[in-house]
Amino acid sequence: MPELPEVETVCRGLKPVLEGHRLTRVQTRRGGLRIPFPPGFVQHLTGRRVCQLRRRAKYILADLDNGQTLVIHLGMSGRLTIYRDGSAIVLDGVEGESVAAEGGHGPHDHVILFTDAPARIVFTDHRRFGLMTVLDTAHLAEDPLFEGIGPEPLAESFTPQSFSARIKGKKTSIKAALLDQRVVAGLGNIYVCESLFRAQISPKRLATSVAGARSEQLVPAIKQVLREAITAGGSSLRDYRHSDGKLGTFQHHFDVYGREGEPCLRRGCSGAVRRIVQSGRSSFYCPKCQR
DNA sequence: AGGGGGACCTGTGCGC
DNA sequence: TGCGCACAGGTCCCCC
Repeated sequence: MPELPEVETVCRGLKPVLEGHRLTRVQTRRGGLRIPFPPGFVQHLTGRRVCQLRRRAKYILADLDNGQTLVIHLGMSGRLTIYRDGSAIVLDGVEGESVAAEGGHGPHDHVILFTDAPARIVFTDHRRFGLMTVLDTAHLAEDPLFEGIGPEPLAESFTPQSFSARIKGKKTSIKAALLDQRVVAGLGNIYVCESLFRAQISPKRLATSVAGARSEQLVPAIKQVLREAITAGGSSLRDYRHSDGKLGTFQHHFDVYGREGEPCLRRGCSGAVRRIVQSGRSSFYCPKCQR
């Protein structure tokens, strides 16, 4: 799924049709996604104006004018398609070929938001690991969905010192620690692999051993990787906005993710990228230069 | 308490 | 062509 940079880009892409706009009609095509839609979901949203669109971790938050917030998570396969002015813009951030929602009528088109932009926004998610719900804005932080979620990695307060304090004593691998949303918010499998590569740290290393000196490498690497991906996402958004409604998707390039067996891209390193499985997920790394 | 493993879904690509 | 299996970017629950 979309990790932090993709969710950030989706959020930015949605702003023109959502922020400041009113939801004129809302349709659901099933009872829920990963979790059921709350009672009165459609009624809560209909007629409301979106005051602000923002992101927290991998969640998109649309604050409404009635003190509630529409919460959207794309899961692994969720995407949003904006239909406006006769064209379709797909927002998903997933590598590879992207296919438009079928106008809201496809078997995996689950929710449709009509706004006075005017635009139609279709939520498509064939695996249904995503979610959409409505929560009280003032109590978002205490909701089980957000309670315990860690710091935003791009916040200034996310520093080698604060990160070290959170992983100190952790006997788990640094890979697992970075995937744990309570340790740091928004990272997923790809950007964890990429950040560790950049910091030259093995995904197998014990988290506690990264506290201190190694986090001086890792924390800046995380910020750098995420910022570059957001920049790339932003430019791809611009690109397909200017195209004819044919959809684009982010053209990511990864240094290690998905490159099993290929040469390490670090200058002067003659290693090859290896894939291992850690807690059920693939880790890609160069055993020669990541220690 | 914290971590690993399975469950939740559907689709795709590969080897046989 | 068809079948079965492995795998996919996330999260949550259960059990140790």
